[in-house]
Amino acid sequence: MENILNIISAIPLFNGLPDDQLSAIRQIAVEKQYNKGQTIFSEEDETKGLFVVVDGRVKIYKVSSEGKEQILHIIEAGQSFGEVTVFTGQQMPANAQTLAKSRLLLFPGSAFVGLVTANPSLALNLLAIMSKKLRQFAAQIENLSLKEIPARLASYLVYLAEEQDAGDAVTLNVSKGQLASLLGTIPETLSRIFAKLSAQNLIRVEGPKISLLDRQGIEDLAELGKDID
Amino acid sequence: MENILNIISAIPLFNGLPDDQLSAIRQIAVEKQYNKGQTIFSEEDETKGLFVVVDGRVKIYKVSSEGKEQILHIIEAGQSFGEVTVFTGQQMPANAQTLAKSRLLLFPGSAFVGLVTANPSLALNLLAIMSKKLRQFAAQIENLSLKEIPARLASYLVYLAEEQDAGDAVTLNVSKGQLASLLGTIPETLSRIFAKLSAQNLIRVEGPKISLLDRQGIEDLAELGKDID
DNA sequence: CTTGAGCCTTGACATAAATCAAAAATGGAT
DNA sequence: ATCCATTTTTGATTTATGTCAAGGCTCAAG
Repeated sequence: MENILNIISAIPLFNGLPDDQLSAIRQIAVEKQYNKGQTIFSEEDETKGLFVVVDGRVKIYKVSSEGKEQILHIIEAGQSFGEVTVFTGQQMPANAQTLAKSRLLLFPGSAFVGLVTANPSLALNLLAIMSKKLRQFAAQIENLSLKEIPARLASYLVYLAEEQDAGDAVTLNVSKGQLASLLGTIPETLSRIFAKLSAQNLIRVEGPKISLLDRQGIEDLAELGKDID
Repeated sequence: MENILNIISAIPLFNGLPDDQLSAIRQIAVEKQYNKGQTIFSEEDETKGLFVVVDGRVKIYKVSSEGKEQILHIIEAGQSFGEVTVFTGQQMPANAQTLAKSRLLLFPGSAFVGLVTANPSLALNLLAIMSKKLRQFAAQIENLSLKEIPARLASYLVYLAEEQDAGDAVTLNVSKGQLASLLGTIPETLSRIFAKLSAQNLIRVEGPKISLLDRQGIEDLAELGKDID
């Protein structure tokens, strides 16, 4: 109980909320545990509510009729997903599955809407979070439609480098197969592109650790969207 | 003055708001006129605020370094755009240009945030609108990544048919070139696919009028994502 | 009408990336 | 350590779609 309240107060979504509101939020939170690879919800499912990842990692994804998967988001600890379903009812717009053993909090839709209505700060936090997701989606659409896969990979590496702030050595936080799905391609193609960029001395790959040997070259590739060969 | 208030009260975003709030909204609204093909803002621009289309039609789009364009949204009368910039500052995430002579209302960012804070209904309306856009983006990512272009076109035709509610005869609301950009392809390819679907007797194309000859076949194509040939 | 600019279509060709297949590497479990 | 399952890599081939080029249409202006 007390534990959960601490967790809640540390979640960005609930930043800056007064204590009584945090308590109210705690009242409606449902704790959930998942092992790695478990499905949290599927596209056809009824609306469930808003989820927050306390621990672990979750992928949000779509699957084609032939079984190819496209990851829309990877949700890290502290982040939320499922906002969309709270405000447009209907069905879940995608599937969610854990990438690791995960602990989640579920805030059921109807109760959550009440909180948002009563609390302008919460509404603004949520609007900011959703705005950020819209930006991310816009960037993903741009990548999928206007850039070739080497450029998408380069973009992702630059993004990871900023995210991890570990100089020019980044560590993939998902398997290469999952990364392929995030970039809108398949493992074989991604593998070839890793090899190609390595041959061009732009990066060095050692398992999940990627060294950005030529930061400028990678950024150029990410921007220009085309390979120079 | 009175005219604008009427317009505002008819905008979905402001649905269900009390009169005094509508007046407050009217106070911060700035009216703007654009001719066809004018740029409203570019990606690099500073945050402007939220726009509502009173009249006309606007495209939101990205451009690659080689000049290829990807349309993210087409905004019709009554709809809004630019929400994202209000809540995450920074720069505009995309470009906006009129597709026809248009009249817009601009609600500058800072003033608008104040209104949202003060008005839970407005916040909920906005959350619902942004949720819908997130759904649309998710669908667009799915289309770009998991479906081939014939399937994307089929999806769009089905969508248009529902939208227009005119049986199996739909009329394109954008030029074919713009449609290509919306579907993530180029005019040549789109043209070939129109020809191919016509040859398969799925549709008949007469300029901007498309007859869906085999509604089931088109829906299958849209769903299965693959062509049967 | 006629003209022309912008749109659309058609053709020949090039290519990025998917597919199919199989080998190699990795990482837990025993 | 050894083994099995999963992930990753490599190779040969196919394919959807982009590119380049040219011709045809449409519609508004003269």
